[in-house]
Amino acid sequence: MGRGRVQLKRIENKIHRQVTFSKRRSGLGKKAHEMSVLCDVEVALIIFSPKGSCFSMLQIHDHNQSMEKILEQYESYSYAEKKHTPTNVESPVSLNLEYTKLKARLEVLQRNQSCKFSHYMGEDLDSLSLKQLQNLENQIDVSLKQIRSRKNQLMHESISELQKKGKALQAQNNMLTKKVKEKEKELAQTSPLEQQNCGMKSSFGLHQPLNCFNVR
Amino acid sequence: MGRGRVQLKRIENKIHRQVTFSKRRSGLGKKAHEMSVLCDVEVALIIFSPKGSCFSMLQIHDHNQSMEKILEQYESYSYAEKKHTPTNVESPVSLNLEYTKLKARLEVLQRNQSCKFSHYMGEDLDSLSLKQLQNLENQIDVSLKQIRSRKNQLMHESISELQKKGKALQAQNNMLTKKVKEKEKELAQTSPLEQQNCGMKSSFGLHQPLNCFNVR
DNA sequence: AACTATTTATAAGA
DNA sequence: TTCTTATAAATAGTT
Repeated sequence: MGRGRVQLKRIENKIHRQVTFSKRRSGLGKKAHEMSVLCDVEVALIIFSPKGSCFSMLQIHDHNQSMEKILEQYESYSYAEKKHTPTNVESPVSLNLEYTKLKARLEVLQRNQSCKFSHYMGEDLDSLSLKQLQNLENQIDVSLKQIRSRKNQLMHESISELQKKGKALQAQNNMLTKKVKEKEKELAQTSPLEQQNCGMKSSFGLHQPLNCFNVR
Repeated sequence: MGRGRVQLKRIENKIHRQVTFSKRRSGLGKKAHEMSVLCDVEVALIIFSPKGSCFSMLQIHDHNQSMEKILEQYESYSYAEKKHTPTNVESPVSLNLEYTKLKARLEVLQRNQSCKFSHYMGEDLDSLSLKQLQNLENQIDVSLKQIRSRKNQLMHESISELQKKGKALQAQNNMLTKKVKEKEKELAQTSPLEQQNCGMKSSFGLHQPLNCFNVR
């Protein structure tokens, strides 16, 4: 649909690809929305770039089923995918977390329902229509996912940071142990008159720390 | 697109609605697939009927990213934590051994879950009563919570374990440093004839490690 | 962002 | 359901 016929293959030109993405994304969203209205079904459309750098999610719904249910179902399906791919599908889906971009993207998507949570929290929910409630629920659900994702990321970062530090400390420990042994040797090589004294001190000092290395 | 102009409202005639659904569903799927190929993105399309009795899922992906990787990303996104707010998390992140273990564990948990799900999914949801569906939903919800909780627990354990180890190593480092200094002192106190020699060696050996403590 | 020549999707009918 | 076809809609290439 356009001036030229389209080849079903990756558009190599990046700019061109992004333009097409933008256009088709909106088109797809529109169609999904139309279908949800016309056919009274729920449609969730999730789009993300290969690297996960960009994330886009569109949720359309027009009846009383909760969006949360859709997402839950989606999640369980995704897990089911892991074992056996369903008939019409070649491969599973990926979701990604680059928090900042994700957030920005969502911000844009949700700008229609630009009311803030905090606003709703204080307000009485009685005044909201079913559709408004649905949107609110959806919005909160997305935010919750973002929060979880962010937390997850931070915890993973914590763990590797700690592991890195632990390794560094261990390396230092080894170095220091060598150093102590060296000193001990040096002392042993000093005048025989003082050798005994030195040896006692050093062995007393050395053996205890060595045992401690088993803490790992 | 068709002979008549379409009104964006629910099609009341059931037959008509189903026909339209069928047509549009395939159209939407085609477009989603096209976009995934042309723009090198991943697209997931999920469609549910109002009651959730009938579902349709389409997943398209067309890059070289490995399935495992994609699922990992998906998991890390959707199965992130539950309780903590993100702002409270202080620590940075990443992982290694601990994380691998953790992940393996989660894998097991998720596999079980996956089996459960696919079992249910394979079933004909149409045949379930409202009450049965409610039970199923609750069951899945509980499972999900358990998974999240378990994952959370494992990560927290990892972090505190690593912190403990780090502290122990640091303590040892301090002790060893003291030990080195002590040795140095001892050497300084040996016979004047050998003092010079010892002193040179010791200072050469000591200063480098001390600087290493700044690794933190 | 807009425009428009074309292609594509699809509503209605068979 | 599937096909056919007139037409509406989407969009590729261009400005």
